[in-house]
Amino acid sequence: MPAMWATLDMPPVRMDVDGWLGYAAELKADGEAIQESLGFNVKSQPQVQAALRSTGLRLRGDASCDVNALTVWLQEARQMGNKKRVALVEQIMRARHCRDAYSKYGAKWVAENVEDGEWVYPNWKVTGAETGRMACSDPNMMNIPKRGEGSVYRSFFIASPGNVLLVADVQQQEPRFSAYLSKDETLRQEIMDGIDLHQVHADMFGTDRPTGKQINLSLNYLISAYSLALQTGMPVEEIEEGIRQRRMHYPMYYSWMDRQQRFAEKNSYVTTVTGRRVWTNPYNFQAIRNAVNGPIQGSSADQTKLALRYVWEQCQIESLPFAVILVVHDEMVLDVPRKLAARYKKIVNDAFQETGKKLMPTIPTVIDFRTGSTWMAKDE
DNA sequence: GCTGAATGCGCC
DNA sequence: AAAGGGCGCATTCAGC
Repeated sequence: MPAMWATLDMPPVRMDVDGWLGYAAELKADGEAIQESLGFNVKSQPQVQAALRSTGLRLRGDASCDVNALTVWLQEARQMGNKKRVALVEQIMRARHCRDAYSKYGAKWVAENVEDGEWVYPNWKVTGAETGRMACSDPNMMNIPKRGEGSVYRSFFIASPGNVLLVADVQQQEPRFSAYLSKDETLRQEIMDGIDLHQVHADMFGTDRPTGKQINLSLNYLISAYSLALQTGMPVEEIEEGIRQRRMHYPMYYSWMDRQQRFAEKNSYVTTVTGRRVWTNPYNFQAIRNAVNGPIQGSSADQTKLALRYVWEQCQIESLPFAVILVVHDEMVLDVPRKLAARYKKIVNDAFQETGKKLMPTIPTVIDFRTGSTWMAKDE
């Protein structure tokens, strides 16, 4: 079937199929064992509702049973000392994680996506998202588990014989564009000083760092105070107070967000740092959020794609094979001969530095590099 | 038995 | 009262 999207030819990804299948089998066994002991289908919303009701929890017929809702009920049950409900919710979550990690990435994944015993050829789309982000399918290499159940899968994506995987991550790509676009001096200074933004939020909201991180990431997507309170377990008044503090802490960032929203209301689009338009649908109640997210996510995508082009061109100039095998928004993975790793590293770093200087001249770009035999590379 | 919507969840 | 931005994919469920 002809591609409907502009696609990008990238070299295939090598994988250790035996290791992958062994791990998948463990997850399958774990998931089935818990599922068996529970006696109902943890993926069925009505069945999960019924199980929770049997512990005395009152639920509406359309009550969501996703991980956010389960987390809230788990906290409540702990506070009430309802051990039965605590155990039930924990089992449901664990079984779901195991089942998902198997059903999405188990034997079926291998059968459908691996060629010649060890090669994967993902379908890369240059403009997969409205914001200009790339997308990937068949298989989607952008959402392979990284933490929790399923995280070990990453260790079965391996370098070609004699090669290493070179992993490059852009540090805080989206916050940097937020600072640049809004000209918020406080945010810019915090980034320049290498301050931990999640800890800043923890202090601002009077909570611990994990919660501060959750708050920071969520607020960047304009979550409501009500939802954030529900999700963090904090009182909504404290969240509202924290947001007031945040508005005062980053005044230019907030006024920029307001301006973006007004611009989108009037024009039905916003622009990224390259001037590229991201269209916003005024009839969608999310338009307000898209107006802010479009320039930030879109500008980050601009940088990554321009950097990717730079890498391709530089490889041509140096007569090196184009070695980028994965692009995950702010991350690039290259499969390179060990002896050429330093050269490729310089090319990738230059690519992001050059595009960073062009797209956000007042903000430095920092790239973290890792090298190793698998995608879970930790060293360097 | 098939199809599409709804639900849920992995990553950034 | 409640609504967290962008994707792709598996399972469940309702309707035919």
